Amino acid sequence: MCVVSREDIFRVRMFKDRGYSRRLCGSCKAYYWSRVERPNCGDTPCTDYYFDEVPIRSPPLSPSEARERFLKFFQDRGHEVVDPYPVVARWREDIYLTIASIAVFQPHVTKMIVPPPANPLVIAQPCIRLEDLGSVGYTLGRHLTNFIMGGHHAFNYPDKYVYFTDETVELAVEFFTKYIGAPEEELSLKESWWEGGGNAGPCFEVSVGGLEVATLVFMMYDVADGRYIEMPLKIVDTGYGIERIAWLTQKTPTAFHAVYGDLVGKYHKVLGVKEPPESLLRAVFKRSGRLDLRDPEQFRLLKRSAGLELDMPKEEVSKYLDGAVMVYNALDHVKTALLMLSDGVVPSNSGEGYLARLVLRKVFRILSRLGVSVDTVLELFDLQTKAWRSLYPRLSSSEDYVHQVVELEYKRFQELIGRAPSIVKRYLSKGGPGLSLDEYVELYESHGLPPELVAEVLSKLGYPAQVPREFYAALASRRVRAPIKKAEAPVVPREFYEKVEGLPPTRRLFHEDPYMREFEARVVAVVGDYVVLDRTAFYPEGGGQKPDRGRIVSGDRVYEVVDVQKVGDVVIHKVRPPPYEIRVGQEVRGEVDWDVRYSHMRHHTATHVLLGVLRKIYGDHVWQAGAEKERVKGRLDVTHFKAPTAEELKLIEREVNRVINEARPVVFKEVPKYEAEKVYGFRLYQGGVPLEPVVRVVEVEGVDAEACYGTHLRNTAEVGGFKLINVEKIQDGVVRFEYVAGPQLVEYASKLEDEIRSAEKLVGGRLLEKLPRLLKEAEELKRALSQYREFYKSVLVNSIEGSKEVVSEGCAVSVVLSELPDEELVTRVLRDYTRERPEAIVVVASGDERRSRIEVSEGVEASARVDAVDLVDRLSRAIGGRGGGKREHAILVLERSLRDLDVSEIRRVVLDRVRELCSRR
RNA sequence: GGGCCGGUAGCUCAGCCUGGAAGAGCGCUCGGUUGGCAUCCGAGAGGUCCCGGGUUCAAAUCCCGGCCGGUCCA
Repeated sequence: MCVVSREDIFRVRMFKDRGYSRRLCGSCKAYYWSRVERPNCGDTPCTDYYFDEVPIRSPPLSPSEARERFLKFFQDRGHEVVDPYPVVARWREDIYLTIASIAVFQPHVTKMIVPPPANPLVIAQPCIRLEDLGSVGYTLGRHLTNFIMGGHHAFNYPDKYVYFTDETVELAVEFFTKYIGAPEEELSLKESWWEGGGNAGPCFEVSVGGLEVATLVFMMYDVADGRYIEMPLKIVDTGYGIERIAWLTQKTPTAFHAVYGDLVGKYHKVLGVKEPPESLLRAVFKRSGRLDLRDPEQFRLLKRSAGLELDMPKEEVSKYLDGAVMVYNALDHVKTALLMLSDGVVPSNSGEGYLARLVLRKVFRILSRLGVSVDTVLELFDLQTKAWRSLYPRLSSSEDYVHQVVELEYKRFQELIGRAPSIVKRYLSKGGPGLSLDEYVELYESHGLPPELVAEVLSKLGYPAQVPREFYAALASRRVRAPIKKAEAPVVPREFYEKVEGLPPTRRLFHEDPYMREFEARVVAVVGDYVVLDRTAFYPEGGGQKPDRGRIVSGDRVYEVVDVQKVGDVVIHKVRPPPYEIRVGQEVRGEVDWDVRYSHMRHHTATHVLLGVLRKIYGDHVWQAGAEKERVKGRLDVTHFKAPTAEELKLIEREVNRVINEARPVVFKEVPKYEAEKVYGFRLYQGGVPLEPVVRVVEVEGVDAEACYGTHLRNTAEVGGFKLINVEKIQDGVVRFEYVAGPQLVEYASKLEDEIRSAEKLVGGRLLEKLPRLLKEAEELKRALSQYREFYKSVLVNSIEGSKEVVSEGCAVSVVLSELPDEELVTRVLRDYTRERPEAIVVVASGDERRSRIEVSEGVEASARVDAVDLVDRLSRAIGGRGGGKREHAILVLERSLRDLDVSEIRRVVLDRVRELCSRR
């Protein structure tokens, strides 16, 4: 595991200068550095919290003051302040949420594709981590799902050194001792190892008075297949807990008091929960640092020991603390949900949308236990919006969206709760008394019913109910890690890929002039069916835009271009016939199929306009979730929480066409990545984040701006018109729009016309006139049919009556032949007949030229003596056929014409058997 | 992206395990009863058992594929 001499890394110059020594913690056996001898490493769980007793010179700081101080300290020491990124990590494929400040720079900076925005830099990054969702509250604030990570980062390139371990530790110590004013004797730096996001390195965990306040990571390795490969880039990756710093300076009994201030009191009031006395919180505070929630008993023990200390009855302690934990949860979760929603996450059943729903459901569960209304839920969100608006300005613009979504999600949650009794009942009737452990687990995993709720439902239904102790263990044991990535089928064969990769980048004429239809180029390589040119106007598939078609002409030879793809920066053209005659170095002419390309451009520009319009109408939570631009139509999937109404669709069409009529210019420009982000924000990255130092921004003036590498029109007027042809919700939280533009509108309309005309040909007249008449006619026919059926029923019943032969008391046999091949009718008549006549045994043969069917039906009494299946068996032996059934009803099918059946033989076989069974006693 | 659960009358669901006659309650229509409280009694209408394929003499039921909804997880 250990790849370098760790001690060398950790032995920074300051330790010697200022008299720090390396010591071994007697409790956790880790090495730590401090100026004075200590009983342990100074970090929980080896010690209790005691930072409330440590003298801190700094005045009490709110989180936002702590954030300012942190940024200023590092700014004053040569760090440039960088704006935080969103909490939703849209630029990353491997994580949904921003879990640390370094996540902002992965992978583009850490993989040395893009230089950092500044070096060194400092950032106060809001982060969300949901791993501890279940622990929040109990530890009085050691676990939070949202926090601000203050990070100062230095990126040391092989040819440019900034600073590393020595300076990092000096900065941290100076910050905490001089700036925050903690006594240096109370500082402890524990040696540790950090790993995450594919990188690893040694680190120091810095604590004051038992509270870990910062982690200083020296990122040095890439982790691949469990091996550590030294990175050319050495990164200082620090994480200062801004909330922890606020807590340290305020010394409140819980971090929630330090972070949320007077919101704590307000939440207690709104939720009708009594605040615990400070003495109780202080008693818990001491012990909470050691609390390990993996053992569910620990919180109970903690409550008991706190109660003993204060001489408070344990019921009272429980009441206070259980209530407070709920309030703390609500504070934390509401803020986390708020941050996610205001970043535009749409709750759904997968992806980051699920994480938002997870948080919302967790807080709803608590709130519904406290019996609050939707209005109260919204009030809780509003209180936090007000409190955090200055720190997160986007909270203001997302207020409407948050309201709509929270209300909708709360409604859905209540529907789920409402379904609970009927679902639980279904499981109860499945057999076995009560519910098994597996059934509890299934109720949770398949139906979202937490065990506590199930138990509640059970006891309301009068069943003994207790959540199985092993429930959470059983749940955890089912969690299997699934691979996150799926292997995509390569469009280009691998062997071509390798051959093409090393070639120089292809000059992209389609970017320089999207209207270029013909060009001259030189052949750079021929690989299999693929031709590589030094320059091309053929657009390779990408960004949802389909590849171009056209021709490559070499002398008098013409090759059809059937596919265009890109391999890195190289564009390859698949041609037919195979390019056996084409030689490297040869000059060729390219001709782009303009009809196809121009349609792609119209649909592509229309897509940008549509997205801009949708964001304007619905809000910034509308994000592109997928798109495709073909010749015949365009398709755009976006995130939104409900299917659009008919009126909304009309409005959308009108707005898009308005933008088209305004003939807005469409411009593209190359902008350095960080500058583009500053100017346009993250909405740029609708189609994903390009790993480039410079991004190509396509802007439809006043409507939309996106990083995009497709080909676009000069002007929205060229789109020529826009019509939605299909809109549907394709999954929870995603709506699909399909549309046509330009001449495709005519194609679409004439296709519709053709369909209508064919339909009119079929019905023989105008649809709107003819259809009502046809429907009425069908209705009349149906009525006539049922009258005929009614009539034939009585005919059949008469003939059954007529052929009746009483064998004994409670046994009367009828055997008849029905000429009408209406099996359903026969069955119904038989059923009605035998239901009223318990003694009846009725045999009806029906069918057509190819197949016949003998149906046997019996009344209750008759079936007690004669088994219909037995009769059918005997018949089958006598006349063939196969079949079976139940005691009171059976069927025999013969692959013979009804005409060939000998009714008298059937009658003989049946009567023989019935006589045998019925006259026996 | 994956696992699990579900899709049957307008609604809520039973039937599916173990293949053999499509059901209940509510709602609706009609008739009677009733001052009202989910009044009571009787009659009736209402079905692509999600779709497609397979197995079988026979599929709501078993098997395969798909669609839709729910839910948990990544």
